This record gives sequence, structure tokens and C-alpha cells, in this order.
Amino acid sequence: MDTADRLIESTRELLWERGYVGTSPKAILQRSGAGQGSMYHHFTGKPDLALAAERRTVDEMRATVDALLSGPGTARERIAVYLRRERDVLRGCPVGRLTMDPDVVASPELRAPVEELFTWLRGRLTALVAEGQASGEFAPGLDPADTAAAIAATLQGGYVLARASDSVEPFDRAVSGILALLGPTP
Amino acid sequence: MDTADRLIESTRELLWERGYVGTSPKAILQRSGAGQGSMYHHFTGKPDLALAAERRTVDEMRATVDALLSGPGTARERIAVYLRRERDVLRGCPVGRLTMDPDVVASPELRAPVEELFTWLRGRLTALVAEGQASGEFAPGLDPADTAAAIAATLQGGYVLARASDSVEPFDRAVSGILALLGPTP
DNA sequence: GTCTATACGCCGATAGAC
DNA sequence: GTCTATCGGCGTATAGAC
Repeated sequence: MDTADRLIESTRELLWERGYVGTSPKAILQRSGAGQGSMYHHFTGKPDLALAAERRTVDEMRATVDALLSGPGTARERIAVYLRRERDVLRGCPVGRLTMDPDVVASPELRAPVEELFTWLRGRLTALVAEGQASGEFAPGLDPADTAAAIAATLQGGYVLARASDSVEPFDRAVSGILALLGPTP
Repeated sequence: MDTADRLIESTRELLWERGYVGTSPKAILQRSGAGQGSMYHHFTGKPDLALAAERRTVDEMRATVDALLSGPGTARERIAVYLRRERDVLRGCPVGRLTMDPDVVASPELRAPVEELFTWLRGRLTALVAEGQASGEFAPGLDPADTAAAIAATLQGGYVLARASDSVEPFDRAVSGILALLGPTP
């Protein structure tokens, strides 16, 4: 892993832990072991480095989630696998977290990767819900896009509830709750 | 409104807009029109002032939501009124937002009001779901606490999706989605 | 490519006068 | 109660040597 890579990886960690506003170049340098000069040689500044970190996180997330949602099993089973996927729940979602960052939302460049990921996710889930309706797993009256948004929102909101309580319990309950609402386990 | 009040109100606004990490005493002073000396006369420092602001926001939120959930109508109707309540969706939830703040979550004092609100909310929704089951509105097989967590999470996650897209649409879809899953509108 | 030096304003607070 | 002065450290770079 070269210096630019180490800078990006350290930035990814810090963005996840502390957000954009809470992450300073100095903290990135300390964590990565790089020097001031290296950082400003490889990147134009904090926004540029954050963008590189965001892109890597989003690309990785999309690949991981895509693999889960494209796996074996019924539509319902794949949604359950996705929602119950092993996570460090109290750390929150490294992408969703950025939506609470005022400087990210205010910058079209910094918000773009976040928007892309969630738009893709909702589309992917929409198709999966429609597939489940075709196979008779889900009620035919459901709107696939609305249902997909509710599933994605439950996950993101589950992180909020868990962090509020410093406990995984509300997250697990929310996931169980949405899965139960989707229909009885066959 | 006296000086202490103006300091608290300005802090509430800034915590909502920029979070705890992103809010500086200087910004609070500028917005409130108070001077340095006033602030440190009325409050011991930034955490103390933030705590006062949090408490006021949480108290107000609880009163508002309690009124909606205690209003007229069936359990389902009251949940719908709550979820569809007029909101400036893109601003996000002033309480949920704080869960993404590392310094808030790391401090038992600063996290306490957030935890209290969400614990209260889930309890209130749990009772309402149980009420709806008793009246035959909701499926008897649902776990009320899990369902309540899913409802609360959908709302919080709806904000995340909306801010990611800079659009209210995913929020509205998520709300419609969870309401549809709760059962057909009579 | 990486290092050190330098800059200048903001952060969060304390001190002491009025 | 409120004001101004002062403080050491951090945030976010730029400059120029090696």
C-alpha cells in the first residue's frame, strides 16, 4: 500500500468515525503516518482527499451489497440476508453517516457519491421486491419503489436508534419488524 | 426572551444545522448577538450550553409527538398523521441528527436526552401498535415492539435517504411504504 | 515525493475591568 | 451581567529546500 493509499484509507476511517467536519488533515496525517508534504502532493486539499475516500467506500459498499442481493435464495431471503448481514451496528453506516454532514450535503461533488449509492440501492431493492411479487412472496398490492424505500430507510434509521441507545437492540428490532411486515416467513 | 434564552435558541438552531462538532461558541455568539462574557456567565462552556439546547429540543419534540399520537382517530390513522406530519424533511430530525455526532455519543451527559426521547418514542409507538392489534387494525402476529422500532427507523432513515438525494421523494416513499405494509387503508 | 518552516484565523476558554 | 483582552493550540493550507 503506497502513501496515497494509506492517506485514503485513513481518511475513510476518520470520515466513518467523525464525519467530514470532524476530520482534520492533521488527524489524517497522524493516522496514516504520512507527512504534510505528501498529502498536498497527492491531493489538492481536504475535499479532494475526502472525495477519493468516499468513492472507495461507495464502490466497496455497492459491490458487497450487490453480491448479497444477487445471491441464492428467494427475494425475501436475500433481503433478509442483506438486512441481517454482519455489521458493527454501533459504528453506523459509513455512507449514510455523510448525509448528516452539512459540508457534504452543501457540496455537489461531495454529495454525489452518496446520492449515487442510495439511488442504486433503492433501484436494486425495487427490482427485488417486484421479483418477490411475481413469485407470490409479497402482497401484489405493494408499490415496489415505496417498499424498497421503506426497507432502505429501516436500515438507516436502525443505526440511528441503535446509536441513540448505545445498544444494538433497536436495530435488531427494526429489522425483525420490517421483515415481519413483509410477510410471514414461509 | 433574555440573553440565556437567546443563547439556547441559537444553539438549538446550530446543533440542528451543523451538529455538535460543527458548532462553535463563536457562531453561537454571532447568531444570538450575545457577547463572550455573557455566554460564560450563564453556562460553564460549550457542553453545558449544548445540553440545555438539547433538553429544550427533546422536551418540545416529545410534547409535539405526544399530542399527535394521542389525538383522535384509529391507531393506524394516528401513526399516519405522525409520519406525514408537516416537516422540513431536508433539514432532518434535530434529535436523530445528534446520534451521528461522535462527541455526543461519546458523552453520557450529551447522549442522555437523545436516548430518552427515542426510548420514549418506541414505547409510545409500541403501545399504539398493540392498541391497533386489539382493535383488529393490525395483524395479530406482529410483535408490537419490533413493529414500533421499524416505524421509528423508517422515519429516521427517510431523512437520510432524502438528504442523500437532496429530495423529499425517498422520504415520502418510505413513509408510504411502511404504511402500506402495516395494512391496507380501510 | 517528502520534509520542515511559516502563516493566519478559528477554537474554546480564562481574567479582570466596569 | 456584560465587555474587552489575552491565551495556547488546532485547522488548513502555502513555500521552498532536499
